[in-house]
Amino acid sequence: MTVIKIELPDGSIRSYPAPLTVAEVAQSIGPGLAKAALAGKIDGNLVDTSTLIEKDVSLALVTSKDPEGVEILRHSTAHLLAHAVKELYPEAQVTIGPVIDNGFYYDFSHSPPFTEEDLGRIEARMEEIVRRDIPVQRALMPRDEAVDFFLQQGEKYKAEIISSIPTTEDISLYRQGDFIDLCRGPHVPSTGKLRVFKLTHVAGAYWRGDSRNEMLTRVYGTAWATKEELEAHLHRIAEAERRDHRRLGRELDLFHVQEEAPGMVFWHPKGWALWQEIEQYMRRVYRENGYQEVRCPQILERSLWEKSGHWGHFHQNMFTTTSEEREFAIKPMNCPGHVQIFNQGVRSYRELPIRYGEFGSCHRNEPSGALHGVMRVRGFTQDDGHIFCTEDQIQGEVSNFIQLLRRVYADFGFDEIQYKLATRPESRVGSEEIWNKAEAALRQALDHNAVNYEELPGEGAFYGPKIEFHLRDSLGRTWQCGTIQADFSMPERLGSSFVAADNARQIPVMLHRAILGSLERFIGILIEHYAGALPLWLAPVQAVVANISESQQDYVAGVVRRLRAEGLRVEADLRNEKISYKIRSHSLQKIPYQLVVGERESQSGQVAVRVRGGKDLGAMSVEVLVARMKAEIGAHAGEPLA
RNA sequence: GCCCAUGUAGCUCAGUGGUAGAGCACUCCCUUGGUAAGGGAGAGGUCACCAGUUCAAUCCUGGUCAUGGGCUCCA
Repeated sequence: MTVIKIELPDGSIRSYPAPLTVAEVAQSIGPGLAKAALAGKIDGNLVDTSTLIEKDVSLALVTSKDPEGVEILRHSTAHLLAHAVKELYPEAQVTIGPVIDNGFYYDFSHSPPFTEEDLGRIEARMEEIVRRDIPVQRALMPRDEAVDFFLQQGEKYKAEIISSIPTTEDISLYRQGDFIDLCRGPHVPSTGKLRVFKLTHVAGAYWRGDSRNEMLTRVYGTAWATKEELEAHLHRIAEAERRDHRRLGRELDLFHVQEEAPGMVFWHPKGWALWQEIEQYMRRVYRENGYQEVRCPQILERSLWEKSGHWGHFHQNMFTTTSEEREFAIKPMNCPGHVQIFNQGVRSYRELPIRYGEFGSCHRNEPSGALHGVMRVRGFTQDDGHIFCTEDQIQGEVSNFIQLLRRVYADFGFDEIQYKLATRPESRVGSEEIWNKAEAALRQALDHNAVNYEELPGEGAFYGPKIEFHLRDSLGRTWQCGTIQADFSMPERLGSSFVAADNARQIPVMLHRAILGSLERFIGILIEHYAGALPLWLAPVQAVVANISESQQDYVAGVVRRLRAEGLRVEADLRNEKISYKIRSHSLQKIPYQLVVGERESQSGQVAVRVRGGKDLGAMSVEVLVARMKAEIGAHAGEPLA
């Protein structure tokens, strides 16, 4: 018998007679730990508690307190789900069941597909299997044997997965009772460890994510270490629902959509006030950063889209129309239009860079299933700009753009940005030299701004690499809004050129760039980020002036007039209601400032100020109030509600 | 586009094979009230749309459209 040394995370080293299992080590440390251990980590690799240790190692025991432990819980719960389904529906076929953020899913092939109503029954069976506390055992099998094994079981999807693994490798299987699944593991030692879970919903999902394949039934679930964490998770879901821009858009009277215009938005006066505040802000950004605003036709002839390449790559997403035998398309992008403006007259290198900006209205015939509120629509408006420049100017332009984008996001209350560099895809145009140069320029611009970025190899556009900017909202979700892309293709296709210093004709590089992306979607993000309580500068109604009783009506009207004259968006509330009723209704509308006027204020020429959140600032003069509000607006101040 | 679910008053939702209800919102009246809902009365719906079954359909069946959750795609 040999003795081995095991180093624990606290640095202590214990000696044991070898071999022994991870579980036995846990037992030797304490029965509590033995019970809590879900897996082990040997020299940094996650393993089952049944794993034999035969030599000197460092070992950490993984429990549900570790993030990895929670992942194992979720993964094992996915297996538990599959186990329950196979018991209830032996004819169902299992496929894959990975861990996702906050939970897991498992895809099944079953006809008819499972519905939400089946979930209760499945969940009950899962709980029963937990009570049986069945050991979960790992076994190895040669690959070819494993393929035969699953084919015999009638599990063609499993067999297909294994078939894609090299023949030389052994396959690990996990058995709990009669249920056997292919899995890398590790898993909890027994089903009794799985306590806190809930099946949440079902959805369709294509086998291997390919829309040409069979549609499977995906069952989603969530699992946590403790009941409290599960409750907190469900609470977060409820919170996201409370902030849903579709609900708030209706409640705050910002916009609506209706059946006759799927994927198109009707902007109400308040929603349009918000929109205009953003558009005017972005117009100022254009103006102050060397962009010239332009406006192009909505509808252009097919021949132009063929030249630009859109017809080939995009035409199933384009709305078309005809007039007098000619075929036209409603623009899905703004770039070809901007090139037409660039192409008027003869350009000199002295003019470059030329920057065009547009609030470009685009239409794309998105699949009906992709539509979602104002986040994903068929008619949308981009803060779209195109910079025509030389190759040598790319880096400077990109660098300036990154800085500009950060300032803009900060003004809207987004301070955390993720940067991603998408590089050359398999199918592309342009020489290696140009790609090298373009990618290097983008990389240098990122480095120059000292930002960390993730590389997305092969995810660039066919015409050039791009940087994606993802912002993080108050619920921790990320959204890709901004982008800048280097394009070496379209200017040539559409015949753009400029006269260089040596009098030769050269083709400019085109940078496609957007900061907000789609105005519609950005507004949706803002609404959810702020839970509808928009910062003062964006709030559709910035203040409401409410009277206590009828005799202050004229005074209220005067205050409203004065505030409006200062450019503030203000409304009067002269309704025949008690002040508490009025305050409640404006609080629900998330109005930043409520100005209450009774006999005292009308006598002293003041207003009583109540700010959003319920704080009472007491009475002040209109002048003082205006100064305060203007300072707040100028600072773009605003905090997302917790 | 694909899978599943849903569609009843402006909103949130009950409900039934015999042509429909609640709360809030809305209108009018009373009340003139000091910081998150004062009281009363009233009006409001071809039960998404189109077929079918039935003596009779909002309810059952089929189809269409839209919306929601996903998949694929994507700003």
